[in-house]
Amino acid sequence: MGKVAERRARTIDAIVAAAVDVMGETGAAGLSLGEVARRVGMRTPSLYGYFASRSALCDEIFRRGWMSYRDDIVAGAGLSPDTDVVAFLSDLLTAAVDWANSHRAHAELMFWRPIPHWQPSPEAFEPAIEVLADAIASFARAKDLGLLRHDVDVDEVAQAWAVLVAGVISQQLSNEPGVAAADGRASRHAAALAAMFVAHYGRHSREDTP
Amino acid sequence: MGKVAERRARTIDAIVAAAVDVMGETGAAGLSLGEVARRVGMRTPSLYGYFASRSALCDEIFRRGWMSYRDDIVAGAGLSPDTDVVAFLSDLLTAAVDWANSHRAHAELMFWRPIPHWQPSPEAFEPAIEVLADAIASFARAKDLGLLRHDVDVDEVAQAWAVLVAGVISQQLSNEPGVAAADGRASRHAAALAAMFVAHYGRHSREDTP
DNA sequence: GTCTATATCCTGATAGAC
DNA sequence: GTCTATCAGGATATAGAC
Repeated sequence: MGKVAERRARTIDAIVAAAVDVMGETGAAGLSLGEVARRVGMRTPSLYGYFASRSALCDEIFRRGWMSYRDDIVAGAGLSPDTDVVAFLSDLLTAAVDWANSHRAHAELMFWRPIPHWQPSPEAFEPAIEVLADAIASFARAKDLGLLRHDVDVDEVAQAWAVLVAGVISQQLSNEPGVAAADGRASRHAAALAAMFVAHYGRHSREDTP
Repeated sequence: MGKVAERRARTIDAIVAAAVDVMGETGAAGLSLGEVARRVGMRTPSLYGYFASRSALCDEIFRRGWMSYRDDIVAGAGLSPDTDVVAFLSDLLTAAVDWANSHRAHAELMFWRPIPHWQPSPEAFEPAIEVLADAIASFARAKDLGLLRHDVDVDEVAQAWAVLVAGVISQQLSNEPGVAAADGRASRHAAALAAMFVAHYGRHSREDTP
């Protein structure tokens, strides 16, 4: 990458960072290009040299959000035949809530639809699809390892899991922000949901009569 | 109620209805008082005779949303000792998604936080608290009827249920709207989630060893 | 009780000079 | 590559006439 391209990439990063800050403070719909420009030391029109429109900026934040979520949450998930599935999923859920708390702007765009007349473009959607595919693959591996019922439909399992994630993150974002998920109440909450999930889809379920 | 008060109440209803329409078309954050005034045949300043501010209008929609949700979803729920709990909860979940679909504006305000610098006032919150209390009471009754595990904490059960509701509604609202929940896919979805819920909290759970 | 008029400020976006 | 200048319009809210 040449020097100009590098400098350009840094500027783009700065713009995105400022936009994320504004969204974090006011809610995603409170994004204003004027405020973003002010924070990066530009005038509003200069932003258009880096982003075609306000929507394109939202697209980029959405895209980076899913990439960050994948790297921070999904990637570290290692399964082995003697994984404690309840503890594993409980930790995953807690991590997701913590992530949403510290990436409020991204999370709003990813799990809600807060901006009038904006929806993610197909290109911006790609990392999101990747995350879903990863989740399905993980559940399939868990099934192969004997951690899940032998007769489950992994697509159904992944969808149920997605509902749980969307539910806890939505509740977190719509309640006072910044309240850590790692305190006692939230941890027990996550553990209960994980236990519920495993009661139905886990190997020891009563439907599992070999 | 006197004639003037009646007329006033009708006008308020018309304003709220117009605001709900606008929000439904553009997303809750797209609410504009000018557009509302146009639709009810007023000028913008006249609205201030009925609502102190844009936020007050949001408050009222939020409040009416929870009241409508209570009347449409929670109220009809009759439990008897031989209720099929999975079917019961599956229907409840499907009804909640249908309700959110046909009350998009209310649902966005209730389950998300889409409007910059607005959060529901304590007074607007009252019906929401009522719904939660009703849910807890219902789960307590279900427990007494022997439909749930004898050792469950009803508060935990209600919270887990709230996560499921928030999850399915969030997913519905952030996907293309208007897609009915009653089609085959969504129904199976709801049934799977209800089965999961009952696997853990229902009477026949494996933890339930009298 | 509703209006006109206005205050004040912001928005996203474009054209073209430097 | 960033700026000034500007467009064309929007927003919420208030004051005061009718």
